[in-house]
Amino acid sequence: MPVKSEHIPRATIKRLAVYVQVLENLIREGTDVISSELLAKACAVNPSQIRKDLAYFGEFGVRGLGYYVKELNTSIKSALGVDRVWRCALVGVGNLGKALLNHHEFKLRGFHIVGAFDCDPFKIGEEVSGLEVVCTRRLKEKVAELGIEVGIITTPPERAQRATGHLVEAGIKGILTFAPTRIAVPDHVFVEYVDFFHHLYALAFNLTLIEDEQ
Amino acid sequence: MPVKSEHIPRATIKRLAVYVQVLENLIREGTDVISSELLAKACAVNPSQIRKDLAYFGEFGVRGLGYYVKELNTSIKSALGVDRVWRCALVGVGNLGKALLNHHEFKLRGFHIVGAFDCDPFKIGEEVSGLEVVCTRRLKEKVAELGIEVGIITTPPERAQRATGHLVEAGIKGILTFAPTRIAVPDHVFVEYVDFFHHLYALAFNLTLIEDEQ
DNA sequence: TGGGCTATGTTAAAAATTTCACATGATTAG
DNA sequence: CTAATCATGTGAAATTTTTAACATAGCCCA
Ligand SMILES: NC(=O)c1ccc[n+]([C@@H]2O[C@H](COP(=O)([O-])OP(=O)(O)OC[C@H]3O[C@@H](n4cnc5c(N)ncnc54)[C@H](O)[C@@H]3O)[C@@H](O)[C@H]2O)c1
Ligand SMILES: NC(=O)c1ccc[n+]([C@@H]2O[C@H](COP(=O)([O-])OP(=O)(O)OC[C@H]3O[C@@H](n4cnc5c(N)ncnc54)[C@H](O)[C@@H]3O)[C@@H](O)[C@H]2O)c1
Repeated sequence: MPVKSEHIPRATIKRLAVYVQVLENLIREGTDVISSELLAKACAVNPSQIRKDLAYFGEFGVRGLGYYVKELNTSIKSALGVDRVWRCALVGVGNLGKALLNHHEFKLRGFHIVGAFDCDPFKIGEEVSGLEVVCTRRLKEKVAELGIEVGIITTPPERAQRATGHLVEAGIKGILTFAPTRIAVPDHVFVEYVDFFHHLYALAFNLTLIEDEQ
Repeated sequence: MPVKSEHIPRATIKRLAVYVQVLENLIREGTDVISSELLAKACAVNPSQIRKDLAYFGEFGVRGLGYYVKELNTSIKSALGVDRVWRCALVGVGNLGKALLNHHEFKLRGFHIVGAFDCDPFKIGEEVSGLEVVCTRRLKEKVAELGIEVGIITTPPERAQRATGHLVEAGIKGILTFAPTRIAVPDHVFVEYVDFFHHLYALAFNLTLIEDEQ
């Protein structure tokens, strides 16, 4: 999927992920065609926004009709680069790490966790979801061997920077971290933070606002 | 904490949550005072951005010096409405639900999960992390009894809308959902979506971009 | 105690993003 | 085959958000 335009807003990428989510539900429901207006309603955005977002990548609709759901879904996934398998390493096999290793949806969506790493000698060698837990020291070797491109950090926050160091050292260019702390990386490495307290804080703020109004 | 200005950008709220995260690390490290420049560096934002974000709520700094870390943290948390306890109900006591119920950080951050609900007769009555799992049918009654204001959805996606219905019916005004599907709510209800595939998609897109460039 | 320094708070400019409006082209019904 | 209809794709307008610039006010040292 060639990118038509130069810079694509970060917000557009976030929305494309939402469109995929909704489109896959529509596929399950058996909907063949959808207009930007209806899709927009389902995603809680403006219809023009959808058309503009898609225009960054090409023309996917049929004038006077709308979009073929399956086709559009495939096109967006291709644009996002998720029409392939991404091999991932998980660092920190604790409560959350184990839950993620057992979560089948990763594989379903093309993110294959092919390496599990921990620094706790008691955990090394243990098998979780069919994967042997390996010592973090061997990360670099394994990343090369398994062709890993994405790192997932599930260590405690005070260890997140160290885990990051290992991943960067191993040549990883993309990191998803669940540790509630900012991590420092070189310019060429992308980091995405998952922190649901940010969402809870946003909720609290909105709830406080409407309470104060009354 | 009185809001000085009328509308506050959503992006500002997201950043305030990041500032809190970084400030709490600084407190732990024993830093007393920080400038917007250094805080900005730690949060990977522009210094003006921080000052502008704070200006929506008041004046918290000392000219020529910077911000007292503890004081600023308290002020931001107050502005966000997280200087109090929020009572929460969790709906869907499966793998993820149990992990969250056992995650102590919720209580630490003022979000107390005081009710756990499921519709599976085999789960009802079971005890998880000191909470008895209650039938979803009794949600309304329990929400009133326990003064619950926030709902957390951890059901499978195809059940998320039903769970939403119960929560809205019970008078809940804020929902955090982990189910990878959009849910429909009345205007007065706020929803926050936690979906780390959105983050993985964003990573995949960025990684694909730089690969294509080479 | 006063002057130099420094980083805030704020106003103004710049940039980015969203929304509008409509010409265009495909579909479908007559 | 033609006309009416409809929803896309897009350029321009409006809005929002970010960044820059600077005057102001408090600290610190002489
Ligand atoms: N448990 C949850 O529900 C949950 C939810 C959201 C976020 N989180 C966050 O996820 C992270 C993990 O949480 P958890 O509950 O699984 O903690 P945990 O203590 O159960 O697991 C942490 C694991 O990381 C390993 N580890 C520590 N340092 C390491 C290093 N340098 N290299 C490799 N492995 C290392 C530990 O040995 C341990 O196995 C924390 O930052 C937490 O805040 C957890
Ligand atoms: N497991 C993970 O690591 C993980 C990670 C991210 C997101 N998720 C998402 O979180 C959700 C839950 O995942 P899970 O792995 O815990 O699934 P699960 O099947 O283990 O748990 C779902 C629970 O919801 C209950 N439930 C179903 N319908 C209900 C209803 N109407 N009212 C109340 N309870 C109901 C079920 O009885 C079950 O206990 C899913 O949407 C999943 O996609 C899971």
